[in-house]
Amino acid sequence: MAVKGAKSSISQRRVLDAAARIFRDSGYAGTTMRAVADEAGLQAGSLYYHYKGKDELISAVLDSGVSQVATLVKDALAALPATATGRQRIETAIEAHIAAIIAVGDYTLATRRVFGQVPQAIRTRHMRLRDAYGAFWDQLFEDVRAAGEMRPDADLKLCRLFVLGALNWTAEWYKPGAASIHDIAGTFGTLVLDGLLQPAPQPASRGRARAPRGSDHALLSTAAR
Amino acid sequence: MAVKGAKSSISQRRVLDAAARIFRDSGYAGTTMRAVADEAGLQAGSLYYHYKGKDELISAVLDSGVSQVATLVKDALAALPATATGRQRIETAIEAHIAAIIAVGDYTLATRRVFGQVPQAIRTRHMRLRDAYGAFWDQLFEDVRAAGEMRPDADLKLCRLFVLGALNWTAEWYKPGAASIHDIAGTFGTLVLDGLLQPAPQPASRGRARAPRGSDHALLSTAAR
DNA sequence: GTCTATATTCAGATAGAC
DNA sequence: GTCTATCTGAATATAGAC
Repeated sequence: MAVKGAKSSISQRRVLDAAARIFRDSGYAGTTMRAVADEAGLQAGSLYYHYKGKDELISAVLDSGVSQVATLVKDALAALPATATGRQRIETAIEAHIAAIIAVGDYTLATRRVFGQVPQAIRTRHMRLRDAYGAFWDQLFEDVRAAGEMRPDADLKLCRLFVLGALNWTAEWYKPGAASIHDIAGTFGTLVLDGLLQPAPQPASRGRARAPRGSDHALLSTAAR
Repeated sequence: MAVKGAKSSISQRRVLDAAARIFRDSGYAGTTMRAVADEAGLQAGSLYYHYKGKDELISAVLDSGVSQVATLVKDALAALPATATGRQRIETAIEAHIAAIIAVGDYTLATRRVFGQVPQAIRTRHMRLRDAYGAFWDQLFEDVRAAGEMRPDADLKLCRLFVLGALNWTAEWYKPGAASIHDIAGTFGTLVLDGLLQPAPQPASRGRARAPRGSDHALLSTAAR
């Protein structure tokens, strides 16, 4: 498994961080033990004291990435007051997820890029972790719908895939200098919750237009916290 | 460049299709000329008659993928009547994009997975194509906003990144047996255009609620937080 | 724990026969 | 156009010194 418990634990972590960066840049096959060792300030042979080989290394990177993100997002939601609205819960989850994947960007980008290339056995085992995190979002959406805040006709499974796909993509283009995580989350939250179009009545295009109505929507502030 | 014009052109294409599949499954470094040759029904050495080497091969896969998608989406939009609403145009673009990336799935998945790993020079050159396609979507969004159909406050650049990120992700999980492309596009279109939440007034979560445009009601809940 | 070897395997690319 | 054969470099992983 990913965690070995014993061993030095600090060298262990240094090697894992280095591996995440190299896997991110070079992919699975492109990552050499030499490059990881260099990045960690070691010689190639020394890695084998900490990890049995390349496969155990990538496995640890994969699992560590999701676990960290899942923990950060769940903690953020748990910190909300019990009275939080569905809107607030989803907004919080969106911002926490973006913040998390950027905080552990080396791991999430590495995962994204190598996932299709790692050996089946590793991928299958890792998928359990990912699916559990997806189920967490499914539950969040279903709770909000059960509370009556959500359009009742949406296919929530598809919506979750859509939202997480978009959120994960942020790690690819986010640059510290540009839009802040808070602003990005605000824009995405409004898009996901309220949509792009004017809520004012529009001519319906074909069947699926919802009944328009002149309601007002909350405008997510883009002001700094 | 990717296109050589001369040569056999049919073998050329067979090799390119094979390369897309292998790059998709094995990543950049993990793809061997031998594997591509196998997939194409050739011997390794024979590939070098069609492409100068691995780099020219990945370059061709990259460019061919975006080009095909861009063409399909632009054609779909061009086929709309001039009277089409912004909603219809965005819905059409969404469905066409999803259909396109699935139709050329080997290429788009390969691109997604190897992009971070190809040599800088190739990546930089290829980015011009991708950026041009992104600009096409930016223009679409801006046109719809200029027509007054869109919420005026959205950051359209961010929204475009969000939407394309989510759409591209569909190629990763789409399975022919499950939801149809049309249904997926319908769900995504509604999510992007109308949002997940009930259009009825909801308590604002943070920031201030937007001033109501219409004058037909005054139920403006105070910004709770 | 980390080092310096080194064995073994396999990659990209070329040369020249057919 | 496609083949076989081969050069050359580099990767994983191991062994054993420190």
